Amino acid sequence: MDVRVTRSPAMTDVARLAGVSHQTVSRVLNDHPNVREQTRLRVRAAIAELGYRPNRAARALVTGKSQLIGVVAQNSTLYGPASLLAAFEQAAAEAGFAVSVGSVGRLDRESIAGAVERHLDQRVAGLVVIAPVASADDALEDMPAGVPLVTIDGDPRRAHALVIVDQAAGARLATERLLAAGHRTVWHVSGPADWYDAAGRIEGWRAALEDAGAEVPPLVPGDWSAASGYDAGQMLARMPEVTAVFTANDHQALGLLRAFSERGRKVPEDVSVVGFDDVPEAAFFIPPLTTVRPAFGAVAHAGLDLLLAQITAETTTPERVVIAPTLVDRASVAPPA
Amino acid sequence: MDVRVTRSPAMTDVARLAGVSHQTVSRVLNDHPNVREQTRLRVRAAIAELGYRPNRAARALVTGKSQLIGVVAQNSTLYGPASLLAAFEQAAAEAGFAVSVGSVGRLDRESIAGAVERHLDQRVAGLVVIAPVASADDALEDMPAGVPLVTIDGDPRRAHALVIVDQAAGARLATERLLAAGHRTVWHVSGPADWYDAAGRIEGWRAALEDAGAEVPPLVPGDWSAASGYDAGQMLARMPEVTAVFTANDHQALGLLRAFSERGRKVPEDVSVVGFDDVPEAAFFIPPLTTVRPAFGAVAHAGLDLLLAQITAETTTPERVVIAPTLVDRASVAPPA
DNA sequence: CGATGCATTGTTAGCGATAACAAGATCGGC
DNA sequence: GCCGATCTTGTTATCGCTAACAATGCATCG
Repeated sequence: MDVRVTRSPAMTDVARLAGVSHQTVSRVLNDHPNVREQTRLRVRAAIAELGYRPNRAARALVTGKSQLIGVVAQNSTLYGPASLLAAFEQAAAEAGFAVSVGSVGRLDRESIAGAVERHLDQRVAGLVVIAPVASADDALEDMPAGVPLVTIDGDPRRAHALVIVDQAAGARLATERLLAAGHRTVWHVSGPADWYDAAGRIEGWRAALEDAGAEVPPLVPGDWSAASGYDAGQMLARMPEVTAVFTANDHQALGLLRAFSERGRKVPEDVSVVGFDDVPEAAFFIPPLTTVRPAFGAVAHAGLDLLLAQITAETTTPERVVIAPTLVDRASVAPPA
Repeated sequence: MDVRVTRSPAMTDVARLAGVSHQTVSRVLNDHPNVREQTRLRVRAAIAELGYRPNRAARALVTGKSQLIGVVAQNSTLYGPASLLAAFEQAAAEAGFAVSVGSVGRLDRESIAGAVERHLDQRVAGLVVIAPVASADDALEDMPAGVPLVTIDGDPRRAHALVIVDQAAGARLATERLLAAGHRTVWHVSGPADWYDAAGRIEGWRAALEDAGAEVPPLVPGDWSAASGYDAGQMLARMPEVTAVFTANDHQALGLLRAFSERGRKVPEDVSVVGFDDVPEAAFFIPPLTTVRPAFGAVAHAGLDLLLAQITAETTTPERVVIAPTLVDRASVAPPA
């Protein structure tokens, strides 16, 4: 029975061809030191000849760990999370890890817990949770210990390893830029109240104002959408005293710009605007938007480094990395009339 | 030695507690018909009591298949691919599959092949490749047979199962909308020439023009970026005869709008613009953008359905699904002056 | 020159599940 | 009441790999 089913070759096939035991093949694959150079080459040749590729499932079964990193994120096309995810995948691939994405519809405790459990089933080597709201963080309370975990944009007060963008510093940058241009005060259209990102930006904005001895105007609440920026703009455009606005993200700024445009308030002549995120299109808003750029790539890399440190070194030292944003000057800021 | 290491319970633990063999537990888990109701309940209770969750790696090892679907996509924050990915994850999760993302930096043959191989290592149950350019498609030529595969946005002429958005129909919609408003002809700022999406939109635009007996103006080439739209706008704004422009995506339209605004060409009074994609912000451009909406959710669902059909039914009938886009009317189109 | 130790390789035993087969229990038909 | 068919359950082998230990060879040292 010469069945010519091209079953993909296993380790024993390689071993037979190379004239060694399967264990030696395993050693070559895992870069064990004690293998004679000549043997190593012979095994490598056999691997190449057969086109052998190790079976991850078998390895995962015996080691209890996979080369898989789970990422839990909200299923959204928000620019921030999407960029983060893309950057993270890239970084993980470079480190030889595959990324399994468990997107959740909402960031409530139950959804997050479910996504986490699904990943645990797969014996992921580590877990990254993008947890920008308190409810997401809560879900991680009763995580089984021993699973490497990094949260991104999580609660700074928790003990996990985490990576955060210094939202307050970014907001301060934006606010101070407007103050420096000569504005008496700066209004703020915020993100959803339960997001840490939004809270941090509010905090930085308020602190910058207070430090400068400027009046703190009432907060204009919004969500992250352009629509909420538009609504805010409809209101702010009616108040002649408003000469400077800092929005919690660029899309809100876009909505705001449109509302101002409709009501004849010229940007930056009548009112200056600063956004947050530096989406690729921000340079093409009317006018080009001055904004704050959080380094998503840096966040992703830092997150991966922290995770890999936990995975390899077994240290669960809850380290944290804070990424400082930078200000990108464009044309939406000018001195008040 | 009562080591209280909370090793996660295995099937034998459940079996012992329920007083049955591990095989019976396996049967309960896999919904085999021949298990007495009473036994089934006892096993279920034991599973619940121990918080048992099956080991995917072990199952994958013995069956040769995992509950993992691999998605190969370009690592990008382009709105289209990102939306597609998000929608797909959602759909897969509902069907009980995890999604492993293999993002590639570039869509060349080598990158794609590498990502595909990495997924094959993991014994994915199926593979979805978002292959909007020819080089990506080429890489799939020498795929090992027997792996369920669906391409999205791939070459319509290939024999794979695939899901495509009818780009030509969308472009036709846009072009005809402009023609119907009374414009003599419509200019087109295209996407990168090697993308099928871009090619399809060009084709639809040209066909609509020819069908209407309108002159076909020279094509203005671009990539997907807002910058390329801006550059195109700088040029088009200088030509008084240009009264209607169809851009290959919304971000290009944004750049175009800014260029027109800078040069004092009013939209839609002087020139009408239609985009493609319906990004969430399109309603807040100045003016709100009339655009074409491809149903990303529908694409993702169709792709998953096709894949699941192949996975379960073993049929490798190369089916194909074509999703028709719709036109979203806003305020960037008006009759010519 | 035999003992000692390290480098190298092989042997054996699982990891936790499913598949294939075997065996006991139950049931209907004559 | 006996026989074969069917339902239910258990036993054993196996997937492809790594861990632990055993065995071999060779150099070093007193």
